[in-house]
Amino acid sequence: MTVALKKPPRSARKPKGDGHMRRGEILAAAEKIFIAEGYAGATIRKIADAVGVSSTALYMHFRDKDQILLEIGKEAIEKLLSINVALSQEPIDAVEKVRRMLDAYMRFAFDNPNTYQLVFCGSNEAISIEKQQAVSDLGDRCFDEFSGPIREIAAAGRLKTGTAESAAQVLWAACHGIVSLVITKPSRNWAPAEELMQVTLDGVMHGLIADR
Amino acid sequence: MTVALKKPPRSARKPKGDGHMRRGEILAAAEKIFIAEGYAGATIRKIADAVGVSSTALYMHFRDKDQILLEIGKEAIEKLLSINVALSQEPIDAVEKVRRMLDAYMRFAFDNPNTYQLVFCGSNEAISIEKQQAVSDLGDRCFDEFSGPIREIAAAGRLKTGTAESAAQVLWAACHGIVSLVITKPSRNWAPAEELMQVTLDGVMHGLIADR
DNA sequence: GCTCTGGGTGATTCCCGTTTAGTGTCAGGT
DNA sequence: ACCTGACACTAAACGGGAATCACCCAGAGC
Repeated sequence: MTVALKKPPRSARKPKGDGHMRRGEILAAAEKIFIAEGYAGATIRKIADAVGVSSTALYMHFRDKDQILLEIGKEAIEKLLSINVALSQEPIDAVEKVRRMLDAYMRFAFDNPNTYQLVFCGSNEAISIEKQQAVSDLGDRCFDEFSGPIREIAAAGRLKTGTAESAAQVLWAACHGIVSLVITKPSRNWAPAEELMQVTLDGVMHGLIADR
Repeated sequence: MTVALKKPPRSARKPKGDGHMRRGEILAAAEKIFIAEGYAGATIRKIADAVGVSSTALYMHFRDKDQILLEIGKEAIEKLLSINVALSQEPIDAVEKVRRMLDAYMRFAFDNPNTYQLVFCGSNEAISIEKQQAVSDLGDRCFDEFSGPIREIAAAGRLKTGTAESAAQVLWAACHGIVSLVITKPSRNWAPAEELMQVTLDGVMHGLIADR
C-alpha cells in the first residue's frame, strides 16, 4: 500500500514494436478512428491512446499527422487503381470499360466516404501540396488508366464534344460531383444512391459519347 | 519620452462601434482574410487584429467562428439565389434557363473559390449541421429555383432518364464536380476552365434532356 | 449625482500538433 | 563481462488555435 507507485510507468510501458510492426499497428488504429470520426476527429493523441503508446511515439514512424492519414488514403486509392487496371485489361468495349470504371469509382466513394473525402475533397486544405504528392501520383495513375479507353473512343471519332482530355475530366468530375455532394451534405433530400449513380452514368455517357 | 507607456491600452482602445456598425466591420475584415487565406487561415485572432479589437470582442457579435464565416457564405449564396430568381423570370425556354443557371453557377464558383469551398465542399466537416442551417436553407431555395424549369421539362416528357428530382440533382452535381475538383486540386493538368464548363454543360444537357 | 447596461478587455481553460531532452533496452564489438 | 551506440519510447513543454471567464468603463436615462 506504500510504494509500488514509483515504477508503474515502467511496467505500463509498451514493449518494443519489433521494427515496423508498430507502424502497421498505428495505421490500423488510425484508420479505424479516422473512418469513424473523420479527419478532425482522428487526433494524434487518440490514435496513440488506441495503440497504447505516447503521442510522441507516432513521430518515430511518421513525419506528422498528415502523413499517417495520407498513408491510409494511399492504400485506399491503390485498391481503386487495381480495379481500374483489372477493368482496362478486360476484353470489352472501351465504352463499357469507361462505364464500369466510373461505376466502380462511385461505389468506392460511397463505401469509403471518409477516405474519399480525405483524398478527393478539399477537406484537407491544410495539407500542403507536396505532402499529397504520393497520393496525388496514385490518383494520376488512376486517371491515366481511365483515360486510356477514352482516348480510344476519341480516336474512333465517337466523342460528341470536347477532347479526349477534357471529356475524361468531365466524366470523372460528374461522378465525383454526385458522390461528393451526397457524402458531404447528407442532410439534403437525395434521391436513392442507386438512382443517382444510374442517372449520372446514363446521362453523362450518352451526353458525351455517340452510341455506335 | 518617459511615461506614456502605461496608458496606451486605453488610448489604443477602439471606440464603440455604435451598435451593429461593428458587426459589418468584422464581416468585412473576415471576408478579406478568408478569401485570401481560406477557412483555416482566417483565425479569430487575425480577424480581430484586422478590425483593431480584441479576439474576445468578436464573440459579442457572433456565437463562434463558424457563424462568422457562414454569414459570409450566406451573403454569397444570396447573390447566387438572386441570379437564379432573375433567370427563372426571364421569358425563355426552360432548357435555356437550366443551361444559364448552371453556367452562372460554375462561373460563380470559379470567381469565389474559397467561398464556394466553404459552402459547397466538405471542407468544413467541423461545422455542425445545425449551424449550417441558415446557409443550407438558402441553398435549398437556390435548388428549388433551379428545380422549377427541370420540372417543366420533365412534365413535357423531355427527360431522357431519371425523375425531375434526380435529374436536377445530377445536373447540379455534374457542375459541382468539375468546379470543386478544379478548385481543390489546382495542381492537376486541367483543360481550360471555359472548355470544361462548355463540355460539362453540353454533355450533361444532351445526356439528360431530349432536344426538342 | 446615481445606476444600469452593453461593448470591450486580459487572463485563463482546454485541446491540438509538434519539439525537446531525456530514459531504458538491446545487439554487437572488444 | 563490459562498454557503446542505435533505437523505441516517454514526460514535459511549447506555441497557437477556439472559447469562456470575471471584470472594466463610457455613456444614456433617471
